Amino acid sequence: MLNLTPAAERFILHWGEMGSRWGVNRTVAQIHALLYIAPQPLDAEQIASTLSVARSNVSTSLRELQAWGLVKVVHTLGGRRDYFEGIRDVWQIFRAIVAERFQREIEPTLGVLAECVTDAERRKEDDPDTWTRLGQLHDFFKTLDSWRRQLLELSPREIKRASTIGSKVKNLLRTGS
Amino acid sequence: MLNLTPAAERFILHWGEMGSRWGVNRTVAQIHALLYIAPQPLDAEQIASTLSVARSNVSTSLRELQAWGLVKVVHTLGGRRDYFEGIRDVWQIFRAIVAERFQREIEPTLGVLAECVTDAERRKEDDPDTWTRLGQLHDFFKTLDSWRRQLLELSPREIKRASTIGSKVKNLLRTGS
DNA sequence: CTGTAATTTCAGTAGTAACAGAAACAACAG
DNA sequence: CTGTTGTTTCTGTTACTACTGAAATTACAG
Repeated sequence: MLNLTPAAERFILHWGEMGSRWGVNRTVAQIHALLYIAPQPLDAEQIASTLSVARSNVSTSLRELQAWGLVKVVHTLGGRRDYFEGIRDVWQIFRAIVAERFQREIEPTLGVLAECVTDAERRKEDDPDTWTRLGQLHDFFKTLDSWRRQLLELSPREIKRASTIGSKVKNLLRTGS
Repeated sequence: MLNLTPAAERFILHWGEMGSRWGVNRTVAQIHALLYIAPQPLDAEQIASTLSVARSNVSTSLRELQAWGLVKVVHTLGGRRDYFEGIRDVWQIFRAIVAERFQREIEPTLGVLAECVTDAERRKEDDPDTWTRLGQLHDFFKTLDSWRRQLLELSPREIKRASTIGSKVKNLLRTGS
């Protein structure tokens, strides 16, 4: 069991809280927070005791974090214990989360909307509104998706640059093309 | 009780499903979906019977949707019943959601991180990592917040334009300034 | 003031997701 | 092959959030 500085503890608790508001399991988020600030990779047992959660809970949470690409396993030479290391680059974390959530949720939504639109079009004579509205929403999601694609295609270097431009974005939007 | 087209029903169910994955109450999301596609404003009773949920549940959900700025009340002349109308402009919906979630969640997070960073700095001699990492995360959230501010400052007209530029954004990021 | 239509609040219930602990499983050293 | 170390799976329990139905409240017409 590691003992956390007050700041670390506060951050971990808040991160867990945030997670649940965004549909992420609290423990998963807490483990992510812990591994993000941890000076070196931790094993499952350390994580469990530090956060006071069951070993088994840590195991499943770590699997999920690995699926999200937020945590990776490292080994010591000759040792068979798994150590877990959090991704440290905040932009990479951001990209990983955006990529996963889009794939898991936005993509299916695009599919459903596309089908609904086709379906609504067939009977648009007696219900023109549904068709129109679903179409607008579908277009919106397509735009969102194209933004996502552009964002994820950027290299880490470009992303870092982008994060410093800031107000230029607005200008671009104002001038149009 | 209105009867929904298959497309409408499917959309409402999916929207509710999506809501819960993003930390939004399923019923709230379903009502939002229903009011978004409804041809005209509906009263609470119609909503309750159409979605098969308790009248009281509809009442609290509608309050929440009004708080999010996604639904507004309309009245008929001389009638005392409340009718509810969903915002129809998808970009306005998007803006409303972004604005609310930032205010409710990102702003508090910024506050917590700022405090954690100050706190961690005081003991950075014995724990330099925590301080560094929290600082990077704080910077990230500040960037995110500046992006949000720029987005929300755009007029609806500008937003519509922005949604059509698409690939230009990438170019901008590539060229830097 | 009384009755009626409409909405909201509240307290108990139900349904769901997270969790702990035990048991099963895997990998490997000796 | 056996014991040890480590990880995962599974089942019952707990805690929490959403939800219902009833009671209270509000607004107003007559």
